[in-house]
Amino acid sequence: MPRPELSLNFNPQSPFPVLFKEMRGFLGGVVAGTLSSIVAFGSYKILFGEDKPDLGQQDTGDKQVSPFHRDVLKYGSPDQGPSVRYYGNHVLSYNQAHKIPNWVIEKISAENTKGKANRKNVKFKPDPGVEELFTASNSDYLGSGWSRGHMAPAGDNKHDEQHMAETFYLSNILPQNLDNNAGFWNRFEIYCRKLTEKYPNVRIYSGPLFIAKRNEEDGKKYVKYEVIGQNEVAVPTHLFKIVIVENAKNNPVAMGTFIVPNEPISFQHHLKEFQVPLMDLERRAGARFLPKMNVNHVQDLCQVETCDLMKKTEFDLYFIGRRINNATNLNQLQKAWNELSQKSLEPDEYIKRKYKEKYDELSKKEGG
DNA sequence: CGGTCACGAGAT
DNA sequence: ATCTCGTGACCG
Repeated sequence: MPRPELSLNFNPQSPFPVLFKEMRGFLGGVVAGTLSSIVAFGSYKILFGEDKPDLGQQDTGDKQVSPFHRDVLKYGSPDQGPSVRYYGNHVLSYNQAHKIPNWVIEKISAENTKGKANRKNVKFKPDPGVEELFTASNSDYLGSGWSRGHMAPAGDNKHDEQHMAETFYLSNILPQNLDNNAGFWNRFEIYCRKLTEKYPNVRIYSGPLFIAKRNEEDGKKYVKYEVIGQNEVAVPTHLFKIVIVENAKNNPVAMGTFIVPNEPISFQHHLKEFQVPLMDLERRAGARFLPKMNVNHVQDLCQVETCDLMKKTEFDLYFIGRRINNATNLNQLQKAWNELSQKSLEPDEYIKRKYKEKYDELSKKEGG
């Protein structure tokens, strides 16, 4: 399926300076743009310091609340629920109107990705911590044409079944294109997990975006998004991810920010195509994601690392390897093995060995 | 790894 | 009769 619009539909009049189109043609520009934003932001912090008055705190800080204000709020301030929600291995902000998260943060290490917690033992379900009035339900998603996409992935919680179960709460889920979810986004998540082999800590911020698109009829820009099910769960136009890798001293080494359309993305596309300066994401999301991070000396992730996701053959072999490993009878094992020739793939040594082991094990069981 | 869907048993 | 739940087949 072709992707009609790769760009975010920026145009020359756009207030946003960075264009995907430009970024693709302007190879060094990606890096330069990212770094200059980082440097600019860093300088800002240095020049003005952390003590600069924070407008975001005017309602909680030293400002006097007058009797007048108290009276205006006689029946209480509108309650949009907890601004931050805490789980075993992730933290998120939930949007009670959209019925999806605003952002989800995780910090993962190699240990998180190893373990026997299995997603087959866990079910998607409404977050018991979210008021029923504001929660999505499985029935909103089923038959909608959209899949239930994790923000904090199940695969980042192999070490703890309870933590994994919490990622299946619908507070951590949003409507995601199935192809995107199982394909490009999946490979992106696998790439993030792979980074834990090299860096002790990998921090990942994920969430939805609702990005405007220009209407050809009147030349105006509109945000258009579907809502699904009785609860009218909002379908984001794009997904974002910030990836930060840290060294053994727990200092940030490199960072990358990405905005990916919520649609199928073929193997031809490289993750770098979706990289944007952090501030572009922040402007769209309406949030400063790293207000306390010292961004000095933080490098571009795609320069320090490759940002190469799995290629198609590697990805296919990966599935087949898992299917061989998980086969519970000879029929399944043989089907998985046959996929190799169907897809003209050469089994690597690991797969050959696993196949033999499984074959012996299962034929002993079934043979008698 | 990421998912959906079909189907039958059991409860309502 | 209809819904919920667990299981297993299937797909990228």
